[in-house]
Amino acid sequence: MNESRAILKKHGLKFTENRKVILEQFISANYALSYNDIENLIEKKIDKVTVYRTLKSFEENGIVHQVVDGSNQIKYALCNSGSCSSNHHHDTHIHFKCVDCDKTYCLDDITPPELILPKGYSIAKQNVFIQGRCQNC
Amino acid sequence: MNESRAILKKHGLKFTENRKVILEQFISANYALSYNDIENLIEKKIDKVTVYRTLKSFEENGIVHQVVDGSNQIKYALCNSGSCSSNHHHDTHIHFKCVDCDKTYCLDDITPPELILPKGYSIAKQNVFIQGRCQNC
DNA sequence: AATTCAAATGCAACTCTATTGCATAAATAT
DNA sequence: ATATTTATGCAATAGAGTTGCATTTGAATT
Repeated sequence: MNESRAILKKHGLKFTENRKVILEQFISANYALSYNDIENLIEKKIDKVTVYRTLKSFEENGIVHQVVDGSNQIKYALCNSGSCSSNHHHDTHIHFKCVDCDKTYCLDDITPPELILPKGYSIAKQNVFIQGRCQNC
Repeated sequence: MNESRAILKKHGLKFTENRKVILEQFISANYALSYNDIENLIEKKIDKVTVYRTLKSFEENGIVHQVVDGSNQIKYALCNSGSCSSNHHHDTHIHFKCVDCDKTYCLDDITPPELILPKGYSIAKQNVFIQGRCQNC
């Protein structure tokens, strides 16, 4: 077992206590986490810089992807296993931010329909950002 | 004439030199502007605080709406005439960010298709955020 | 045109998020 | 057990945006 150890190994990152603690938050949360979310969720005190660097290295190694939800903090969500690798993120997501609880969910099960853009525009990535009310609210 | 004066009047804001200068940037640009964009575009030196407060009051009065494009700055784009009013923005937009020139366009002409979400989720606003290459790049 | 008064502006100081440099500590390979 | 690379923590800093407050300005009224 030890899911976090397996994920870190798979993505070529050293297993450390800090990374374990932070990664476990992503595994147990089903919504996107910011630095502040993580700081509030964990018991152990990890230095701010370490948390930020850990998040960045998780992103660079395809463990998490950035979630843009209009808050003034960077949020990250776990990547679907297989869909992301180092420096190449599968980048078509539907992100849903609940106007009540403020949590942002990455809805990986549904795919946005293709859009027809005005002449001259070409699409590389498409993200849908929805605001509404979630299951729990 | 004097489009900016008319817009300000229509939305119940006093006409001032600063607001005129800032609003004219939005009228002539066809892409979303951040505080920094505005500072670089204008000749006149306007205090930082004033620019930020102006942007906020433009937003509150339905002149511009926020554009979330993953940059670490808040950007705003002109609202379509008629579609937004004080404290109520027409909030379904397609925002297109060019990976070359980094400009973000609000594509008002096209409407995103309705999405079917998992059970329990209800939609209030839907924004589609696309990255690709724009007409000019 | 002068007066009035609320609203807008500018300055200084500050908050909050995130980053950089550097010395120390810890994880894997030998 | 040792070496080497990588991760961590502390201090300082950068950048975006905000708050408080005194002053100025716009426009409504006389």
